[in-house]
Amino acid sequence: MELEIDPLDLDMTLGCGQTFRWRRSEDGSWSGPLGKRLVTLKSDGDTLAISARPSGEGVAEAVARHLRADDDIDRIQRTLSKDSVLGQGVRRLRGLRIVKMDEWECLVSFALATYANIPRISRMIDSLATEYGRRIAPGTHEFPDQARLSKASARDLRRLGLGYRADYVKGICDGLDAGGLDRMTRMDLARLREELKTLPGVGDKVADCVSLFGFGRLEAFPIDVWMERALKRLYGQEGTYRRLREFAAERFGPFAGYAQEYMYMNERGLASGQACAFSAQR
DNA sequence: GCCCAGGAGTGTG
DNA sequence: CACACTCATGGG
Repeated sequence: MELEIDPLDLDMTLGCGQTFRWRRSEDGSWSGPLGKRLVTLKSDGDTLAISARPSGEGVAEAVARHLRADDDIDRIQRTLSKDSVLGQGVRRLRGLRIVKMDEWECLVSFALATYANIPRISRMIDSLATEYGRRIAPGTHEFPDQARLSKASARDLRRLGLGYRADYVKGICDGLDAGGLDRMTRMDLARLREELKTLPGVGDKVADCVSLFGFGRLEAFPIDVWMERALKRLYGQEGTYRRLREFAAERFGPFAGYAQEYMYMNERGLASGQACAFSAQR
């Protein structure tokens, strides 16, 4: 089956550390678990070819939701390109889309992401899925829901190589009551962040990642070590998390999340083309 | 061996 | 508030 999502660059969108379970094949297609299916995506011009195992209803809709097909990228780019630093540099990243993950999977994934690199985060999540998630296709397991993951003790989780993050995952399973995440979907960003931060392993940065990639709050602006570098290099901004977040909110407004992802890609040099598309403010 | 990684928690000034 | 220290572990 096919879907029209334009613009879309799968390499940028699925390979940049927003989400951790998609894998790229030699032919440029991407495969990963989405819901209870193993989905494979391949871009062909302006259309996206989709296959799924097992096949079934609603796959295209799930893909469209995951890739935020309804985001008006041109409008977002026009808005952000008014920024004197981002300017026309954002065009090169036009195909990068913010992903919409399942809230639970996103929460646990980014609690695991503390002080680890992306390949290792992927491995930890795969280990969790293999050990506690339902098998949905050969070699692929669903991300375990809260009930299934709650069966794991902190020691079990440490044996999977999670390190001290094992206590975070255990604490989240124990500390999040049923319906907790559902209630959070109706909160404004400030309250959502505070609510998420009551959970172990969730501080400022993880709360912002979960708000952005899990709850779809495009105004959230996660700041990791790469973003600290970018903000200092491009805008001369440094200081506490709070100070930097307030700077970003003021400067980028409702699409701060996209601005963040553009700057993150740019800082890491993960986009094709020249290393730096943005010009530092002087 | 050394340095770093999509940081958080805790204690101290 | 802001800072300093600790927390495990794999990869370059």
